[in-house]
Amino acid sequence: MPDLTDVLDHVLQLAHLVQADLARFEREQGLTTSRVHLLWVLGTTGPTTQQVLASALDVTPRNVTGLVDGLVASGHVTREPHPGDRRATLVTTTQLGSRAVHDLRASHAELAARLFGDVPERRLATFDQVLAATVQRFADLVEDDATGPAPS
Amino acid sequence: MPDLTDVLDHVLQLAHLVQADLARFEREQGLTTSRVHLLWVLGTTGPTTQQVLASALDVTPRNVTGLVDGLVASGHVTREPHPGDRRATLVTTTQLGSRAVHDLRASHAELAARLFGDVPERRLATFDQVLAATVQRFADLVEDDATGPAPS
DNA sequence: GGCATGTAGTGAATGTACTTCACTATGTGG
DNA sequence: CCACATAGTGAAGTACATTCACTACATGCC
Repeated sequence: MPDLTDVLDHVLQLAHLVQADLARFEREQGLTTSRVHLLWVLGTTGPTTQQVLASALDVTPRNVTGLVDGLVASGHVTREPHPGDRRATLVTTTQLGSRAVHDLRASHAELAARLFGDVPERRLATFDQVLAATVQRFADLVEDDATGPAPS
Repeated sequence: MPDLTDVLDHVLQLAHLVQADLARFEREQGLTTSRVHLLWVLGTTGPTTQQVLASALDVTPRNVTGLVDGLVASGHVTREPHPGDRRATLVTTTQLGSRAVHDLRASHAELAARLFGDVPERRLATFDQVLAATVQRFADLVEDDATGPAPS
């Protein structure tokens, strides 16, 4: 019977290591965590307004302006006019940006394979089920806290 | 047979949620992630020089100076003279700092209980074993990369 | 003792991420 | 047409983190 706190610590340790691996990728590409995050979202959604990006990244729109500035300077994205709304700009990946996203996906998949490739299938299935259930339970907890944290 | 990338994504999702919970704690205590991290280390090691803290946090000594400045200002730690080395200072938790560490530990344990308390013991054991083995494997990978990344 | 060399900590300058507040330009519903 | 909301940015400020230069102290060696 493993100590519950230890289990949580192991999750955090693993996350820390994965994050370190991501940092390695960032240095190689001359990017930063936040910019990679933005690029990643952009890669899954396609051209997007900065407002939508701000929601997706859970930061202020003002911050997105700065991140996009950096990515424009490094040649990973461009600001295109939004057809039908002259206030908005569509942040769009360049070829360089798309390749970075592609490489990131590949790096991510390779890491997953190196980490979990040798785990027996039944054990891995249990592992993922517990993990997914925990994420779900956590999301519910957050929901409850947001809805009624102190029902006196 | 779960997709390996999805498993890794679930790990990251959970880590993100846990981190969000930590952020809640920080706001309550008027602290920040980096300062909490330093306090946490200090809580497990006892009074420590800034050099040692820099190693433990994996940041530059100069950065530790700034973090300690902030924690001194907020009354969580003090700088005490090092007996036997007048260059060094022993960063020491105040009562306020110790209580913050204690609260953090409690919050951490409570979160672990809320997340994993209902998971059947056998499944949780498998979960933790896979987790621990993965962390171990990852550490070995990093070690290999550091030792000889390109054995031509 | 005296001197070379290394170590502990900090000042100065810089870069990134992030925030709030104020402002402009544009869209939209009465 | 006007009130109001929305998209983006300038200005100013905080926190984290870095490098480089510097001071104070420790230590080994002759």
